[in-house]
Amino acid sequence: MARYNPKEVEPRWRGVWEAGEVFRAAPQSDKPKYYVLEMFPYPSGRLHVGHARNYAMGDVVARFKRARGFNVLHPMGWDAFGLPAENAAAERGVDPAEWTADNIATMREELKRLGLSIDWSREFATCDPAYYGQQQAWFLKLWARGLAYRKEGLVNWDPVDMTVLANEQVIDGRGWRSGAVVERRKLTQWFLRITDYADALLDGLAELDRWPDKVRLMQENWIGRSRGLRLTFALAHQGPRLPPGVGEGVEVYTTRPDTLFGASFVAISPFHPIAEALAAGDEDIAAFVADCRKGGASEVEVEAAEKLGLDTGLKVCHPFDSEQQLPLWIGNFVLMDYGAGAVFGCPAHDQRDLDFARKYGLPVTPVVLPPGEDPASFHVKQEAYVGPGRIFNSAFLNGLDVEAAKSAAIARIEAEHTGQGATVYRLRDWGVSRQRGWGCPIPVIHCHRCGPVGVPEADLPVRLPEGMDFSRPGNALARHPTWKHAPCPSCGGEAERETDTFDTFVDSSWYFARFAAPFAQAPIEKTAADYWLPVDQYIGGVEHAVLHLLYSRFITRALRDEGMLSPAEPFTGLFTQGMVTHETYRRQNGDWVDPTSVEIQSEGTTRRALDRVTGEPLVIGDFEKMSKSKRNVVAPADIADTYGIDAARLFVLSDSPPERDVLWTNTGVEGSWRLINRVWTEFDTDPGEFEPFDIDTLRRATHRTIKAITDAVEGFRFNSAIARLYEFVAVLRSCRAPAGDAPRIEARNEALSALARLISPFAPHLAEECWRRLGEDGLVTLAAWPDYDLLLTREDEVVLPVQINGKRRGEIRAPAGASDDLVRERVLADPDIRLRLEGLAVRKVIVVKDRIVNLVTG
RNA sequence: GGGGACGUGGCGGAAUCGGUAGACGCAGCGGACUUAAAAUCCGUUGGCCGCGAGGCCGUGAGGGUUCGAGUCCCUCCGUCCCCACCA
Repeated sequence: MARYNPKEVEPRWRGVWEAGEVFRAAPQSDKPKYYVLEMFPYPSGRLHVGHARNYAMGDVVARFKRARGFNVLHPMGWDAFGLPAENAAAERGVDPAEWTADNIATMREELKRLGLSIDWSREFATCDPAYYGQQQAWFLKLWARGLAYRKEGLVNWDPVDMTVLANEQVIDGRGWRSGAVVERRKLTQWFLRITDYADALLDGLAELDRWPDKVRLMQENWIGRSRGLRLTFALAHQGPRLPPGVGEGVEVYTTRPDTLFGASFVAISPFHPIAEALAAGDEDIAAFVADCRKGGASEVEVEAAEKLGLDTGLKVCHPFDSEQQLPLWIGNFVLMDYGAGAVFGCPAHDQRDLDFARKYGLPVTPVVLPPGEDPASFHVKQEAYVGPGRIFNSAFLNGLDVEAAKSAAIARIEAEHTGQGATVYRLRDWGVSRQRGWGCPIPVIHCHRCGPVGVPEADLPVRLPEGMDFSRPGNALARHPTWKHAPCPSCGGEAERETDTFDTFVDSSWYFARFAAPFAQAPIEKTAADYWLPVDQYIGGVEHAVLHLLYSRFITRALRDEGMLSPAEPFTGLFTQGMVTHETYRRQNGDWVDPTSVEIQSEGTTRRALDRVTGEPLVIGDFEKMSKSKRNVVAPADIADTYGIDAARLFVLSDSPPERDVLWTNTGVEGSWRLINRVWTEFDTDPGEFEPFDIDTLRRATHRTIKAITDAVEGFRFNSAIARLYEFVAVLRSCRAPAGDAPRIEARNEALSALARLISPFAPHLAEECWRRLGEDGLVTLAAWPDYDLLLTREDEVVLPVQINGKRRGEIRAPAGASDDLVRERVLADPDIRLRLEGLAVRKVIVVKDRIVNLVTG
C-alpha cells in the first residue's frame, strides 16, 4: 500500500494520452457530434487558477460527453493580437511576435499540465498569417456585399497613445493605459454593418434557450430597439435669412409623438451639421460648441455634467401648427449618433427636458393628464409625469390614451409627409479600425485615382512587416518605412496600404468556425463547419456577455449569408462562469503581500496573518479577483508540486457553483487532496481489512450515486456532483469485502468501477491510476459512462415525516408508493402521534406520496 | 437615472416540483494513534432553554397566499453586476 503520488502519476498518464492521440476529434463518425469550447485565452504569459477553472469546466463536459458516446471536439487556440504585446515591446524592446510566441509556448505547457482532453492538433493563434489571411479574405467578401464601409465618425481618441480606443477601453474618461483624458475626434474608420442585423440578432435571442437569461437580456438592452417617429421641424424664415449651410429643417426622432403639443423647444447636438454651420459664422456659438466637445463622454463626467444649452436665435415651426414657433437650442446632452442628432423637448413629460426648461425659463405645458387629475388644476412641478393618462391641450389628440395618441400623431405626420414612423436602435455599427501595429492588417490599398481597392485574393495574406518600431506611441505599422507603399491592384498606379488593423474582437468573432478545419485553404471549410457547428457548449466569462458574443453572432450570420456556413447562431449553449478570487494581505505601510509569504495563525475562530519570515503582523483584506497588482495570484503550477493538478481541478470545481466566484484557500485544496487519497485508498486496500456490509446497501448507494452525478454534470452542478463523490467514498470505506466472499467482492468491484469512471471527468489522472489498479485494460478516459438501474436508485421503504399543523412532530415508515389510505391509517395508529393529538380533533390529513404527511387540527 | 441578480451556520455552499432547512467541504472543539509533531482515523459542531427525554426559535426585515414558504406575491433594507444624457 503506497501513498498516492501525483508527481509521478500525473505526467505518466498525460504521456499515455498524448501517445495514443486519444483526444483527437474524428472528422466524421457514427456517433453524434458534440462541440465544447472555452473562450480561448489571451497569451498574457502565465496561467492562473482562474484559467484552470474555466478549462476544467469545459474538460468535465468534454470528458463526460465522450464517455456518453459522443464524437467530441474540444480544441484550443490563442487570441494573440492586442495591446499587451505592444506594451511589452515598448517597455522592453522585444518583438511582439516573439513575445507572444514565447508566452504561448509557456502557457501551452501549463495548459497541458492541467490534463485537459484537448485536440491539440487543431491549435492555432490569431496572429498566424494562415489565420488572419483568411480573416482578410472574408472581410473583402463582406465589403463587396456592402457590409463593410468607410465613414467619418466620432471616436474615442487617446492623445498620448495616439490611437482610437474602444468604449470599454475608456475608464472614467481616461485611456486605460495612458491615463490621458480621452477626446472625441472625427476620424475615417472602417465599420461593419452590424445594424443591418439588429432585428435578426434581437429576434434570434428567443431561440437561445440554453443561454443565461441575464446575457440575453443584456444583449437585448444593448441592441435597444425602440419604435417612434422621425419628423422634420421646418425652420422659420424670420427676419434675416437663414445662415448659409443650415438647410430647411431639423429632423428629430421621438418615442413620444403623443406629446408633440407639449413641445417647448428643439435641441440639436453640438456635433450637428446645423451647429457646425452656425459656429462658422458666430463666435459665441463656436465657443459653446467647442466647449461641449471638450467634455469627456465618460460615465462619471456625464453624471456630473450640467445640462447646458445655447439658444441659436433660430426658430422652428410646430409640425401641427405652423403659426406656433419653437426656439432652436444647441444642447450638450444631445447625442449626434443616436436617432437624428436632435430632439424636441417636452418638459412636462420628460425629466431631463424639465430640468433644462426650468434652467432656461422655457414653458412647461402638460399634455398627458394622469388618471384622477383635473385638467384645470394639474401642474407639473419638479417631477415630470411619465405615466399613463389621457391626452389634453392637444387639439386632435385630445381624449386619446397615450398609445392611441402615438399612432394618431404618426398617422397625421405621415399623411402630411413631414416624417414617418421609424424603428431606431441603440446599437451602432461596429468600428473595427485600430491604429495599432500588432493586429490583423485591413487588406485594402488606397489609390489616388481609384480610391480604396481590396487586395486581390491571390495576394493574401497581407502580412505584417518585420522590424516595426514600437518604441514610440502611435501606429507602428503606419510609420514603417516601406510597408505601406504598394501599387494599386486596379490601375497599377501609385497607392498606399491601409495602415489600420482590425479590432481584436474581429479575430475572435469566427475562430470557433475555423476550428472545424483549422488549416483549410478557405476561411471556413463548409463540410467540416456544417458537421461541427454550432458549438454545443460554450463556456467563458460574463464580461463578454455583450461584445464578443454579439459580434460572434453577427459574423456568423454575415458569413452564413455569404454561403460560408449554415447555422445562424454560433453557440447553442452558453455558460458564464465565475472568477477565482483570493484573500489579500497588506503590510502596515499598505504594500500588498504575496500569499506564499504569509503565515496564518488561528485561535479559535479568529485568524491572524504574519509575515512568514519577519513575523510582522499583516492586515487581512477581502477576497478579490486575482491580479498582479494585489499580488494574490495563484498559479496551478504552485499547487501541482504539492497536491497535484487533480486536487486543484477538484477544488476549483467543488468550492462554489460554477457561475459563482470561487474563494481560493489552501485549506480548501487540502480537502480535495484528502478526497484523492481516500479514493486511492479504496482501490489499494489490503484484502485482509474488511468491514461486514449489506450487499444491497452498497449496490443501492452505487446506483444512486451514478444517477446523482450524471444528473448533476448534465445540469452544470459540478459542486454537487463532487459532494456526492465524497459521500460515496464514505460508503465504500465502510463496505470492504473479505477475501473469498465472491458476492461482496463483486458488489464492491461494481462500486469501484463506477467510482473510477465517475471521478474521471474531475480528476482524470487519479481515475486512470485507479482503473489500472482495478485490472482494466483500456483507458478510463475511453471507457463508457456507467449506467444505473433505476430500480436500485429507489427505496423500498420510505421514512415519512409527520407534521401537525405544519410542524414536524414525528415520523413513520411506509413502503415506497404506499397509498394515501394506508399512510393515513399508520399515522393515526402511531402511538407517539396519538399522544400528541390528545385533545385535538384531526380535521384534515394531507399525504404527499413518499414525501410528507401533515395533520390539520380544528 | 434605467435594467437585472442575490441575501441560508464562524466560512464556501446544499435543499432543481411549495413538502424533514443546513447535504458535502473548510474552520473549530473533543478523542484515538505517536516519545512528540505532522499526516491519518473516530466523534462533535445553527441559536436559546433543559441533567435528560425533549422544547422553543431560526433562511436580510415586515406583511400576504397556503394544510405547509428558503422556495410564490407585495413593501422595505443591504450587497453585487450590466447599461447609462438613447429622446
